[in-house]
Amino acid sequence: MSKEITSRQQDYSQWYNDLVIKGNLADYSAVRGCMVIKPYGFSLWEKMQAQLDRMFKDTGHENAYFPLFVPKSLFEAEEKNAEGFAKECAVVTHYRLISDPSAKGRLMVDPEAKLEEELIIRPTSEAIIWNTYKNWIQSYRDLPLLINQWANVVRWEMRTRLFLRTAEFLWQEGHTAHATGEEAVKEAELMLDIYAEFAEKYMALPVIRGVKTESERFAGAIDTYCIEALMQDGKALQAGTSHFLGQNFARAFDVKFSDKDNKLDYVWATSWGVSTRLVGALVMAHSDDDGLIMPPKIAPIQVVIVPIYKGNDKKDLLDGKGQELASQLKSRGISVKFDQNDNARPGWKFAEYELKGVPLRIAMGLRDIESGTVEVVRRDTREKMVMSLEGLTEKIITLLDNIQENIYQKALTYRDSRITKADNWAEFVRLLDEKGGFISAHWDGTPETEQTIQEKTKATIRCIPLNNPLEEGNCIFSGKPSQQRVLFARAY
RNA sequence: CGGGGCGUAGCGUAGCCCGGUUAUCGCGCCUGCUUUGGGAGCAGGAGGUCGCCAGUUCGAAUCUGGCCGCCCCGACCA
Repeated sequence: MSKEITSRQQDYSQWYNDLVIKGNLADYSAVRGCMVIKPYGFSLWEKMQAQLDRMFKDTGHENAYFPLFVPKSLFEAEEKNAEGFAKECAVVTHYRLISDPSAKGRLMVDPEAKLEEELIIRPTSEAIIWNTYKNWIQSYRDLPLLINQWANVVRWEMRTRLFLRTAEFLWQEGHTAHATGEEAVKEAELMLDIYAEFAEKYMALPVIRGVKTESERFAGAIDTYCIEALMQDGKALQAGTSHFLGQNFARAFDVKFSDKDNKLDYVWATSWGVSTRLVGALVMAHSDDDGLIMPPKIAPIQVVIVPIYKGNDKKDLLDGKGQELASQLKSRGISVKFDQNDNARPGWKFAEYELKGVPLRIAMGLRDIESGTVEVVRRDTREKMVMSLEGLTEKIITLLDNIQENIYQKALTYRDSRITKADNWAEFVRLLDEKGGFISAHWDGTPETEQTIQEKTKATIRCIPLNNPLEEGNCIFSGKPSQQRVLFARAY
């Protein structure tokens, strides 16, 4: 093993870093807290983007692009939103550099080139977008306005982790305007459903849909909906959010419309987003101590073909056969890599594609050519199968579906085994420490209790699940009456 | 910003306590030959501001002071 991966048991954080770095997803960069997304990692993101974008368009949304910079006066217009993000904003104050007279070859900020108004680098785009929507919306006929943008944002985090939390990250943010509150709530719920469907069907990542408590709510929102996933170390990870913003931003930016009776009212808003954090979620949810495990529907390479030959004369024969198989699979929409690299031995390639999480590997050697077979190996179960070339494409398609399903079921079984009810404080604390995962417990509904629990245990309320069954009980901490259980967990 | 660890070739490292020729080893890289069914072998070769700056010294990777950067854990957060 030339690329040693730290085991999960030994050091979970280091295991994660090893997979991201050695699996060629990303690199550290010269900028603190910012990463370089490498081609293999970026193609993962592109796969996610492509599917999500399709789903957004299928539900009537259009893409647009708004500026990276937000004038401070606009940024501060919606007070709660501004307050919430203020402490993590990067700010542009000058627009020019000049040669430093006291240090040859160095540059300095030109003190003469101070901006009259500072520009905030967007931590999110509500401000600039709602300032624009004001000009786009006059009548109910302009509604609903359903816009999405793919963009980068910057949040100056104290501590960063590859993909999970970086100072700059890529995401999509949807921003919609509606004539009624009910319609806006429906939109927020619809987008949450789309996120959940995407996570489960494509990323093979089971998620819980829920509503955030007041303290975890998006700054400026009335309600924040979320999908919560569980990682292999028992910590929860918020994988996507969707917000019902009420009329808060419409009021702040004076966005009114005339209804059919010519009465003026503020429009109703939503916003929703998922980010490159999903790449981190994918890595942490499925992978093992030998490397990444990619669900076929998101995998940049679904099938790799490795030729095995002795001597250059046989290489041509195998190249031909390999190309033939590759184009067969490609014609059915499977993404295939035929690895003809002559510098690496087959054993090296096997290990490398396992590290990279390619779902299926096909090895093809002289013995196979004689018998009309190939060796097929699944990454998820490591099962080795000798298969006839006849009808192979169909079998590969079925196998990819099986792998997708198996990865999902495995994650689901794990997740479900770690949703545990707790009915007293001692048990609650013990479960958090010994088992992890989601703890389903009663809560008295007050932010004070929520905060005290967090201070004592580092667990937060991840969400109140949608369609949560009502149940009489007593708060796990205060003992006060409660009507429903909520989900607690330690989280990323 | 606190606590811990680290910085020597693209990567991983030895040397540092106790200063002394040309800075160690492995992987990778280049050339050639042999190889190829689980991270190939042999031979030859290239590659270094020892994180940066100052100091001590005849002499510093090694000692002293300052600074910078990264990783892990915590506080903040998607």
